[in-house]
Amino acid sequence: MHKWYAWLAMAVTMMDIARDLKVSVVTVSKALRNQGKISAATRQRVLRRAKQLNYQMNWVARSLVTRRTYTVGLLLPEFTHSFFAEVARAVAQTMRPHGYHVIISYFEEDPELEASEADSFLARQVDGLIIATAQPARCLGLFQRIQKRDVPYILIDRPMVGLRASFVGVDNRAIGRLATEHLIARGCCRIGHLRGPGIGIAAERHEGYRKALAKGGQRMHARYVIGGGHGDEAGYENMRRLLRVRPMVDGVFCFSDPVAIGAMKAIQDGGLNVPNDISVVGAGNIHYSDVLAVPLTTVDQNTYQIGARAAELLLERIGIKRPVPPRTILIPPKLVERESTRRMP
Amino acid sequence: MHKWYAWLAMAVTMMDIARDLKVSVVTVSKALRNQGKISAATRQRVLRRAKQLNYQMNWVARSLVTRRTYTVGLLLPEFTHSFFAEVARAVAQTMRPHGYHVIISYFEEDPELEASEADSFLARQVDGLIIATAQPARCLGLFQRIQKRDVPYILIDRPMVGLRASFVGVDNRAIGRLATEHLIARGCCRIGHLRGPGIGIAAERHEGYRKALAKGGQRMHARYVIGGGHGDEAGYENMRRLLRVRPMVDGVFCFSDPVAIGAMKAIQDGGLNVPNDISVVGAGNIHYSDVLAVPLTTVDQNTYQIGARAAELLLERIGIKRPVPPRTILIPPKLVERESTRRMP
DNA sequence: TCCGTTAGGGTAAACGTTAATATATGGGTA
DNA sequence: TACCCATATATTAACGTTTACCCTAACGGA
Repeated sequence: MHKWYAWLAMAVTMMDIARDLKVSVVTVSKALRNQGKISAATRQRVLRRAKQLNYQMNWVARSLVTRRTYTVGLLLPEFTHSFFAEVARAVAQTMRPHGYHVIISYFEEDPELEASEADSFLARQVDGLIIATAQPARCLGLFQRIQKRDVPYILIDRPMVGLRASFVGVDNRAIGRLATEHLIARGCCRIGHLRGPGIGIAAERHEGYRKALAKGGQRMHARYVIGGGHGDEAGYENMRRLLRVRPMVDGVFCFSDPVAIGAMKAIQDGGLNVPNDISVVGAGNIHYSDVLAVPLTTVDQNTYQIGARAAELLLERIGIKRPVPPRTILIPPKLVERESTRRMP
Repeated sequence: MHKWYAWLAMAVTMMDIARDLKVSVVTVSKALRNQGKISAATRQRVLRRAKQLNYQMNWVARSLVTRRTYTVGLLLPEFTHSFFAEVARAVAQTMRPHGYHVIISYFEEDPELEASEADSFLARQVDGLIIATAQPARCLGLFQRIQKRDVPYILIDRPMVGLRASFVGVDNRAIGRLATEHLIARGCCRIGHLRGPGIGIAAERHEGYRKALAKGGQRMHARYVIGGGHGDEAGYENMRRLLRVRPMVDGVFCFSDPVAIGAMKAIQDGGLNVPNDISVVGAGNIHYSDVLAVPLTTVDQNTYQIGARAAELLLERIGIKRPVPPRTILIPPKLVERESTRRMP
């Protein structure tokens, strides 16, 4: 029986089709899913009627009984950083062919907000989570809650020590190594480093820088390493400080491209030339790295691959019911030579 | 009775709390929602137990009965364009305080994919939709389907003629006008235009350009207007073509910042100087517009406002049940003067 | 005493789907 | 005819909430 408010835009349900065709709802369900014992004739009738009525599955109802929402949550520190935008693109693109939707939330680097958003995802019964976390070291509460709910999750970009979880990220040591080796190969012998914020990945890039210097037979001078901040303003300020250190550097490895862009501006404002006086290497290969005043030599971190591999790994975990040992995937970075590092001397 | 697989990670439900406290599920539901007739004592007992058991609402079940998912869909042509990333940020940020989540999907400028994703959103019972559509002119099928389902939706950035729907976007004519008037004010008298792809907003910016020229007493030369493409490569190529037109332009209004960046590169590669030989104005004020070789004068389109206003409008529509007349909101753009346009002659 | 009101609960039904099980129907076989 | 099997469809019970309504005890006023 139609409700009195039937004239209101009510979505058509399986019940409507069933009543129409004088069959049961289950028959309709089976026909639409093409599953279970059902005659070809009935199936065709149902399918035709469904198309006529413009029937659309109510996923909320289906999810309630199947306990599958075909939705995964993606939790990011921010949207506008092109790194995360690219990750999001890769995740969505990898998930889509498998019928998954991606809910994205970003938490502005706020651990509290991150936790609350994650809980909210759990309440929405996501099938899995991909997280670039901002939880401080040794704060595993959030992840323990997720594990208790048995929702598979993958960490990306920022690993979490002491946590048995799968991780996908760049090989940050390799970034530091590649950049520094390149500067050495180009003949730099006083190589500085703008090491960015005090987070794990910065430490790893710094370690790569240190190892590469040692392997190249160069000493590391603490005064050549300046840290703090990760925007272009921070890069500008820190480079100005670095320029005052004597003997002056002839090469800088910057934590990120924005930092490098700020640094190049500082060098030019200081009346010096990139790359003739100082070579600059960034990291990230963000868009427009190649349309700058001096196109920036940088280390590409294969951003798309990070998102894609994380998504694949998550899909795999969702498929399996039993817990499987966590995996760590390090995406190898790649040097992109442009014009901010000088030619062979 | 617990199921045999109770040891498996089963989320705790209201039923669990109710059995624990020897009350009915409804009482628990009322307590948690703080609604309906219930004593303060019972409420406290329920709340405490819920916290102890780490209860989390099953939104799928709730949505099924309330017909509200507190989820809105955001349908974008692409992710990585910083304009859309910023819109997404604004939408999410505006929605969050109201308890809404945002599902983002992008369709790579493919109308078919757009339609299929929109249908998928409807199946997931989103409470509303925000769409930057790529449907060709006069293809209203998708929107009619949405309207039949009575799901409120807002168009952003790209209007759709012949559709009674709310729209939020920049005032594109004002962009063209602002940019061109600025070039005129700076003494340019042969102003070209790289007009970008053949879509509506490009036509509007072009119209603003045309009107401003007329108002400034300058003739428009068709040969000074070159179109096609919207990336930096397209900007580079089109600017090369424009440079061959005699008498040579002394100012260019570019459809977008990427196009302008490409154009500046082409000008410099041609041995000319920005802004002394040719002034360049972009549109969009994307990140890094100010760290380029020559910081780019551009027209800021108030991206955040577009997302925020669209979200506010959608929230308003979701609140109302009866249909309300559609509204069009044009966000006024703002000129950002940097160094790619020459000083007063 | 009687009646009406109210506070604090409870019960049953719904939401739209799927999973598990049951009921016809028809054909072959003994 | 009785029996068994296969096939196609129907029935029932979940899934975890909310909503609408019912029940009971206590209280207050006439």
